[in-house]
Amino acid sequence: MRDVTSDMIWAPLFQRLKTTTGADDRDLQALAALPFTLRHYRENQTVLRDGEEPSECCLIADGFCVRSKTIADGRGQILSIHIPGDLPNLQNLHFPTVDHDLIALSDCTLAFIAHKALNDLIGRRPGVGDMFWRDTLVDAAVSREWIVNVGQRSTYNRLAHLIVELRERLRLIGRVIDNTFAIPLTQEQFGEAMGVTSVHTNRILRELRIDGVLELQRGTVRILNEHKLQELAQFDGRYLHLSPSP
Amino acid sequence: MRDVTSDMIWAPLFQRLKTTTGADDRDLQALAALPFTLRHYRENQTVLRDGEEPSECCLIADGFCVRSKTIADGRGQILSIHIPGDLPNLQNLHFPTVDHDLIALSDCTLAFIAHKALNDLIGRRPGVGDMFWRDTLVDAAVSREWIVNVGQRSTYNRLAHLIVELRERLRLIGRVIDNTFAIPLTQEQFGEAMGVTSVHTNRILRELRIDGVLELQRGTVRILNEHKLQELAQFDGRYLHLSPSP
DNA sequence: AGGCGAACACAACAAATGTTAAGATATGCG
DNA sequence: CGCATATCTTAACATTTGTTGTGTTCGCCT
Repeated sequence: MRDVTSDMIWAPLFQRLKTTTGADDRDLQALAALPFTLRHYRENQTVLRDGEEPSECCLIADGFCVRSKTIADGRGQILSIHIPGDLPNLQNLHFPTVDHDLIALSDCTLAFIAHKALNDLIGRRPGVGDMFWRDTLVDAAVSREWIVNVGQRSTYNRLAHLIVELRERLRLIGRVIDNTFAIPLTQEQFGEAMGVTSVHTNRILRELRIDGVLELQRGTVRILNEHKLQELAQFDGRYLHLSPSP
Repeated sequence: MRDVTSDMIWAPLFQRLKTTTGADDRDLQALAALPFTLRHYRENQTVLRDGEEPSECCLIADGFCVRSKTIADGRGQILSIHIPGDLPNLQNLHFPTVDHDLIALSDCTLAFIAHKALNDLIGRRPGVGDMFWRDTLVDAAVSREWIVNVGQRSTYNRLAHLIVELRERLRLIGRVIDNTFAIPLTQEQFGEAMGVTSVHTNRILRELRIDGVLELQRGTVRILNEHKLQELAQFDGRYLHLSPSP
């Protein structure tokens, strides 16, 4: 396994925090000095299981994860998609249990940081606590937007919205090049994120392709018509709070 | 307007916090000593508007409110239903803007408490901050459960789940008597909460009535067959964290 | 009491989405 | 390289949900 520097671990998070919360450099340096444990996960491996009570928070250093819930009849719903720089179980800093699964979509590298270390740091540097606090609030705002997406938008528009949201978040960490970027979900998983079947996802993807809006092949999205995409997605990025508030 | 004592304002919140977070009585007493402004809203009146930056948090003392978002084509989605004792914009303590509307479903009495007063109190009594922190985390967990509800459950099961969730929350504040309780939504609004039309909501309600599961008349729910309801809702209340964690 | 508007009820038909099944294409592995 | 498996693609048909329209009921106001 190739060598990983602390820099590579923290870079996406710092890039995001600087853009969204106007982070203080000394807070970030203090964060980067924290001890962490790297763990690698393979595609489809479970990182956190519903009901667990983790003693660490994890930072996605590389790869994609999803939160997901499975109901009694076996149907699953993806609740959110997480990319490098995300802290998908920050809530466990103040709340014991996770109430969903966290699953690696692709091969992933995660850095685990002990709650104790984080809490100590927050005690010394309240700015770090504030950043994290805001981060969980953005997370909640994203969940609310997903309710709207699944509840009200047509599947055609819904997929457009999902893709634009991911693109904006990927752009923040420099993962969008020439209107092309990775969202390593299968069509079945796109369906689980939208609350429809894989067959229907396939139908909608074909329409988007035929209409010249976008193409998706094996987890790589290519935008063909930016204007049309915007029109379909009706994306209002305020909920992501992409710029620091006054 | 009849006289309202401070006790009546705080009682539902305290009842809930005692059950869910094992609140310290001195923390609650300190809360009850905070100055607040009472405001009354009529049915369908907007309490907070998308994009606003409130300087106060509100506590629902009496009545029901919903969070709701409207998309470009005019369709609306209800994001959550709030009952007496809820603090629906606690997030604004640490985050400036609201990204949805807050609307009174019925005639409502809300107590507004200045951020400054709350922050001062949290500084003096960290336990209060912890309680609030947990409260927003439960709020986020409810949002995630709604994604599952709208995305994966059949409308029939979805309505059962929605009603059981509300019942459990209403039970906490003593508003369930003899399997009967108020959820003052119109059928159209139940539809907006579930992501379906009012016509379809009506169909599903008829089925539930014919099947002897429950009855809904003008915002009053009566459970007819508890066992069947449970079976349909597949309700796992862990996400509400109804009992204090260890 | 009468009238008005909102909410409810229900039916007929249209559109969206699920189900099942089959073949095609890609990917990993021996 | 060739097999084995997962993913993608598509079609036909079933089911769910939306749309439109028309009465009916209820609560409120005068």
